[in-house]
Amino acid sequence: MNKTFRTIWGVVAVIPRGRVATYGQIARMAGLRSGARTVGWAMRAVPDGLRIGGRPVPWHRVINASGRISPRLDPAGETARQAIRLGREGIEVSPGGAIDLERYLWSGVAPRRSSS
DNA sequence: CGTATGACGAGCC
DNA sequence: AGGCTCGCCATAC
Repeated sequence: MNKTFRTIWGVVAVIPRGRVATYGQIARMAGLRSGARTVGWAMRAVPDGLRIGGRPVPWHRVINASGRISPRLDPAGETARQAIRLGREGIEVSPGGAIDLERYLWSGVAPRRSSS
């Protein structure tokens, strides 16, 4: 298991529910010089059911800088599933597959859960 | 060990 | 406003 991947997964695991982040954004936060593509690899390599910090890695919250779900070799299957998962969190995905970054892009600051 | 590939992104045209 | 090309980096062969 790669250290780079674990770092990436660690960042992704912090994306709050109902928010999205871009590959480039994750790459920068993970401290990678410019490996947006590497983040893609990391997402593809996420073991099913992997948990970090006690929580599953929300790979579906990672989209590209264009605000769209990245098409992959199997657009019909995985991408559609990702759209559904996002919608289930209250994130609106237009029929064309567009997501409003102004609205859902994660600021990068992990929200603190008020436990008082 | 060199080459090709890909869930990206910034620049150009 | 799209669409194309090139750069980055970790894998696959």
